[in-house]
Amino acid sequence: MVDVTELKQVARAPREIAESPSFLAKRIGMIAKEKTVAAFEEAGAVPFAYAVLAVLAQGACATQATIADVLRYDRSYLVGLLDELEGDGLIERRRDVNDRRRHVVSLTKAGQKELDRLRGIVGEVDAELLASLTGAERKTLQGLLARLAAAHDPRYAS
Amino acid sequence: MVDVTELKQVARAPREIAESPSFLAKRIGMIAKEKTVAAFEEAGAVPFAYAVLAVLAQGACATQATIADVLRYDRSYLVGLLDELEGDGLIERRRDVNDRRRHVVSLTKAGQKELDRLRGIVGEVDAELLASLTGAERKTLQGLLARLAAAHDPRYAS
DNA sequence: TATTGTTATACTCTATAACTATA
DNA sequence: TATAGTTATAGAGTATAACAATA
Repeated sequence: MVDVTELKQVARAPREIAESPSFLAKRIGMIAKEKTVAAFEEAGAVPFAYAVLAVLAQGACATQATIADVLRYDRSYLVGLLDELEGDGLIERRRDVNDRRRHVVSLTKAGQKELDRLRGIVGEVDAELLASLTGAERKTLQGLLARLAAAHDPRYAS
Repeated sequence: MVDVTELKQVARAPREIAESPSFLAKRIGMIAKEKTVAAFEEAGAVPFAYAVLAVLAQGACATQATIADVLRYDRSYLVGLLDELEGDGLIERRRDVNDRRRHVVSLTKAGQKELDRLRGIVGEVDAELLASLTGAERKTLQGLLARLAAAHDPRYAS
């Protein structure tokens, strides 16, 4: 038995904000980020690990500068992330024999295996995020988001 | 005359990231945020000002706690924001006569005028964000985003 | 002189804890 | 004792500046 008058009313966002595409995009993006961080943490991983491993999996050989450019991280910021991944045995850093300033970064076998595992987590997050949509609606949304990303960020050009 | 071989090739995001709805949502959300911040800065304003003023415009009278709940800010974080808005003469804080612990926050005339101005900026950002879509596509996207927001955040329930 | 990776530092945004005045 | 607002502090994430090795 609950006294309804004591149920705290949920505060509502202003309609003009709840209807603005840019505010909605920011909110959905934050929800996606929160879900991603939570899912990776539960799996004993960190989101940036997936991103770095995915970059290494698609490109032949990568220097730290190219990885940083793809992920839009500062090169100095990437150093610590790679240190962590290297410490876990997921990546390797070797000097480029043609240009000894460069490090050639590559996936280890353990890194490839970890990437496969993390892909499963990303799939679960995607499914959970879009759970309230039909299959057709999910395709539509994905297509529209991909077009917007391509329009505003050359890294997402198709 | 440009030597094409010197044009730096744009680094491409891994396909599995560029196709993931959650990663796309995060990216679009960040783009929306960057555009919003830039547009407000150019107009001599800050994004949180619009959000706070919009909350005050829709609700009758608001205490600081309710404003913080709607915007999901910590109450202590909100204090400094309101200080700034009050310093600019956009809002007023008065003691609640029925409960002297509370501040009743309300829009001033200048605040209402500023809100009208900022609404124009939000409209421009929305238009710019969706510029590459048709009118029908914009409506579709807005509807899908609104449904996702409602599904994951009670403040956006319809 | 310019570039790659590195280290150290600073800044922004937000979360936490402790305090006051009221209830 | 509990709550509203406030102050001060701490943390995560990222950006900036300076540096050594190499080109």
